[in-house]
Amino acid sequence: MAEKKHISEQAYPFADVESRWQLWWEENGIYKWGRRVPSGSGKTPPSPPGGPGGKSDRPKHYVLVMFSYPSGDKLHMGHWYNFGPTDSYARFKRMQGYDVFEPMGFDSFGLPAENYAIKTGIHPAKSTANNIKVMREQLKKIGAMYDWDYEVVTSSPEYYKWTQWWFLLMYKRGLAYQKDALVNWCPNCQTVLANEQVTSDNLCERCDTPVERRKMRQWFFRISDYNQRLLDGLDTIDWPEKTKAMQRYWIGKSEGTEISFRVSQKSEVRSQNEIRVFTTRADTLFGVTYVVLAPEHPRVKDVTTDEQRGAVDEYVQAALSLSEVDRQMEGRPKTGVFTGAYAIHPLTGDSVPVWVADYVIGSYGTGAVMAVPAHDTRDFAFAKTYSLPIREVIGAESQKSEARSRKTDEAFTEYGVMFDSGEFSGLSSKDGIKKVGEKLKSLGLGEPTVTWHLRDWTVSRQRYWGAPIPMVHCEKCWIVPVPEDQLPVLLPENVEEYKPKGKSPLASVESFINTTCPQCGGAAERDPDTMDTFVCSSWYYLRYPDAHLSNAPFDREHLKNMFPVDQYVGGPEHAMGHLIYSRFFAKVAKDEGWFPYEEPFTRLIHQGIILNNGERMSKSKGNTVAPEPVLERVGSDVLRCYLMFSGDYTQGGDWSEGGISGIERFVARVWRLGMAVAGSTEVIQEAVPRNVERKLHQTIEAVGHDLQAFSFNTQLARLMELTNELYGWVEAGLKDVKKSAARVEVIETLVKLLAPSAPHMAEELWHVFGHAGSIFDESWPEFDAEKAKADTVTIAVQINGKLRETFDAAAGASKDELEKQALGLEKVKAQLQGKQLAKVIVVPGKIVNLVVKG
RNA sequence: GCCGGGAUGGUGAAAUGGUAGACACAGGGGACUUAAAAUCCCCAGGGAGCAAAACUCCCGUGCCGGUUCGAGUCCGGCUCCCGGCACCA
Repeated sequence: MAEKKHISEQAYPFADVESRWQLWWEENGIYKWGRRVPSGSGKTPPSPPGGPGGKSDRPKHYVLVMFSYPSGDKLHMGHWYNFGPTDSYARFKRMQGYDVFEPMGFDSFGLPAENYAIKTGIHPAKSTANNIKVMREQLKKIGAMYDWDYEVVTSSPEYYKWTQWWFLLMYKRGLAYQKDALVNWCPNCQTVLANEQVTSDNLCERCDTPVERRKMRQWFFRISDYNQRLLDGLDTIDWPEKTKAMQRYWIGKSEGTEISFRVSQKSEVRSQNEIRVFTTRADTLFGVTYVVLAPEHPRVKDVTTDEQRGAVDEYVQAALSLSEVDRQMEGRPKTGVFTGAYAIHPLTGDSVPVWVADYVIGSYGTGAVMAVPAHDTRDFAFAKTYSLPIREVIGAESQKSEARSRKTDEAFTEYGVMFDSGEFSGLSSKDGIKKVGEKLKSLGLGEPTVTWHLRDWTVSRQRYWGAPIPMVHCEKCWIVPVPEDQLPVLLPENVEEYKPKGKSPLASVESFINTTCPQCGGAAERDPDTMDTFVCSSWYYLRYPDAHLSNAPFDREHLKNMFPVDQYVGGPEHAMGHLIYSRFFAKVAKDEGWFPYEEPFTRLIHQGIILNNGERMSKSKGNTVAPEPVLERVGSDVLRCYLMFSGDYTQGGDWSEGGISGIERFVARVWRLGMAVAGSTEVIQEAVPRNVERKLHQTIEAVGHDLQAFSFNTQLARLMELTNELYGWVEAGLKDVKKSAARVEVIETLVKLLAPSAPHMAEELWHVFGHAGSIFDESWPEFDAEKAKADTVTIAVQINGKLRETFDAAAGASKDELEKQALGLEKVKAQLQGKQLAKVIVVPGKIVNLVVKG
């Protein structure tokens, strides 16, 4: 055997170090939540966990990362990018003195396992359990602080029992109700499809058959009851503006006027003699030339005249059979049919025709609109198609009333000034909206109304692999909730046909479906549907602190102590669904008295997306990048740091291994530095040189600030700078390194600063320096502003804004001193030759700018 | 169409209105080595002048304007790329 290489040439043995510390952390329960006891209490930490809320004197900090679906695909780089840096943040908070709770779990109900089962015949419960096992092992290799005692698996009966409890809670509070809704139906597969199984061309993902729409009785959650609170809450949370904007748009509050149009005598009128429309532009009322009903509007039938009935029926049927995708397809020509009826304009008394057209959405507003072709692009297009009159009533503010251009090629949709509008002519749009509304109100023909875009949430799924809806249908008692003490309603495992054949797979499992009515005891049937997996994920964060509590979904005290989540990290793709549903659930829990907060997630960060050659990684494209090969080559710390170093965390970017060797070098460089100093037998006495001390404290400040801001890349850059500085101090070749108390202290500080980013290596060096406990029980280095201050600064001298020279000055130098010094420079003198100095701007510590004329 | 975000060296990227390109990768040079690898140190936006270097000057953050002593950064108007939403009356 060759002699052992000198430390300056040794490779960093990451594999040995990482497996060793992962084992040590686990054996010593370092990351068991609540194990930490008040410092100085003399008590030994309880093990395993001290329990939720842990009797800790430290403030709690709940770091939550979006759990993922255990697919057979395993974790790819994207997951690592999400989990690794977030764990670094959690470690940073821990070292800052917080009692950090960082749980992990699996969102394990849903389509992928079911599709897999259909393909392979392997039962979803089996494949899911298997995938979870594989993923858990993968997750452990990240070396994160997850406390697996708090793992949550949404497909386990212990969990979905409480998902069902939530359903009952919604029902009890009047927030769960049934109504008919349209589902996607593939006539070839004879199956119900989820939206994501329908292609953008409205074809079945599997067999390319055009997808139809079918009516089915479905359960809904009345999220619309919470629209105002969901909107208001956005102003109180630290979330990306983009995400808040998306939610605001999605909630879609729209203030306008509901206006009543009486249907005229010309039509055969039965009961209610009016059509109500919603508009945000009451100022355009005098421009109405027709009224449009959505095909699903309830008044279509009784308003239609006999002559038009055939055409209208045909049109309505055709429109309703179209899928939502088709009907809302971009650039689709506007179509419609005249009903034969006429509506009376509420202010002018004119008759205008009533049409049916599918460009009006039945579920928005009143399902009917007053058409103003002159001032609405859609109405304009429709009027052009069917040669309906176009009546202008709004002019641009800049235009004089006599000289309005009568443009006929497009609608004028902006606010302006009203004209040809009776008593309202001359008013601005803004005033007009108000005045017209008031007038209508006084006539009993209209009133101010608020409409919302947010619709109630369909939670029924005609699917097997989900939480059964805990409801029973009894002929006598109708719909009866399963009593809470009979939960969970177990998902039967003896199912062979997972595919829904026009109804839920569970409908044909007799042992499941047939039951007795909890109310009358007679024969009854269970609801055959399962819940949307978004229901499962809407409350998992509430479950974590009480992951294994068996007599309740969670503990009130724990919710109070552990919430809100201080930091939530996950992909931007959940901006709409999951993140709005979760907020809704939290508000319901609050109203029920369980949860004392209005918002569940105080701060949210979206990690960017890691692309592969510019494309999103996905199973279907087969372009996911597996972390394992990289992991084996460079180790977990290097991979984690590399992901952090590659750019802005919220920006993401293309995966490439291009710069990974830079991180390998850096981590090894710190390791060698530590090893060399720790292992040196030549001990000297010295003070920390001023340049090192300054750099050290500048780094402490920058790293702390950057970690807090999730600026992982710059944080690492600062640590590299510090390391480079230290190499200059201790003897760059590391051949003849001496040891000193000063060196040990500085390097230990560097190691602490690097610990969140390279936890294994840091723990290794910490112990090499002779410490017995975990570095993650150490506190974050303290920043000393005095020590960080520069003694001298480089001042830039600009002439007319252009850099001409630099000079060094004392850090505290005054404006006058700097000006004097700058003007004394040879080069500056030369530049000023024969010119007139007009003005001098001095920014202490930065620049001197000489403004020169001539 | 609407709402976000972005565009900076060969590459990934930094930069509270104050020296653009920190920190890295790839590249070049040097030290160590019989040699290579590894390690360590140094150079490095583009261009012009000079035999060469020091040095000096010019140009430079997608495009066009503006504000300012000073703009990658602020304002107005565009172009392209990425993400999301879309007949919301």
